[in-house]
Amino acid sequence: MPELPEVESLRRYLIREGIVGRTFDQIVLEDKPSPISGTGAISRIANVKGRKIKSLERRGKQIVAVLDGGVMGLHMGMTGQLNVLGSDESAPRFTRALFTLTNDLRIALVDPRRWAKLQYFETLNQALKGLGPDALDPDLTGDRFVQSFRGRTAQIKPLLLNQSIIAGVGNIYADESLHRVKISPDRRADDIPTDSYKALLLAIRESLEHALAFIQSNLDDRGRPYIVDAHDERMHLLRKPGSFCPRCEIPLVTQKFSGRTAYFCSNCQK
DNA sequence: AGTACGTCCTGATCGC
DNA sequence: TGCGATCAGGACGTAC
Repeated sequence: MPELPEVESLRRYLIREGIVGRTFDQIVLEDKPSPISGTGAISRIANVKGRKIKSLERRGKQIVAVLDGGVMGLHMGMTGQLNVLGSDESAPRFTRALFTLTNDLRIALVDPRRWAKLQYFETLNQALKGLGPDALDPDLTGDRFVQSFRGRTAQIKPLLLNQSIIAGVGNIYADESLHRVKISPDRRADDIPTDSYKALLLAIRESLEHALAFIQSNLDDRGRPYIVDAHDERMHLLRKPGSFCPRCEIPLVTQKFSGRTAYFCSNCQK
């Protein structure tokens, strides 16, 4: 489900639960290929056993647990969630993997759709391979952002979802940001001026920071991040059929870009 | 290389 | 109430 704000909230939740400094005692996987994929993946994930978590980091939607020897990558896909279980709590429905850490701290990877991924890597670089700069990384300057779209003929919407260009932006916040800066999702990337790109980067960050602050102030009674849904009223753009542009008050239109639905205003977004 | 599209998987929701 | 069609916030492989 998650985009950057949800993943960052998940990372902070795990840190609050005290997973850093603990060791993986056991990992029980559901007997289906997911959430492990690829040849030899099961034997590789077994490498995390006995390893201590030195830190828990994130780039874009990818969580990385840096171990004392290797790195575990966690990606929640579209429906993945991690839940720390109470001492007599049994694993919930759709649990695909169950970790036991030092002192019997148990964490369930719950993922109805089985698109979450667990992977073991030798190095941090391998774990982050193919990911561009994190959307909130200050090293991603406006100029660098502009540069990454130079010579691109594709439409801006699918490019914003490309994690090798900017990591952490998903369908919701892409639409939200484009609306904020009045750029149409079908605009060709090489048709957008430099200044608009700089405004777009700011808008992306505002959307993400706003969402992160909202999630952090709405944790559930067990301290877990609230699962945001697409119709959440804190979004400017209400992603549902029949909703209206908050500026023009005319109905939003939808358009699919390689299978992903964009909501936008055909009047103010050019 | 860059772009466009199909596919992975399963639950929830909507219309008949 | 039941059932099929459609949709879902992600990412990757493939073909051009």
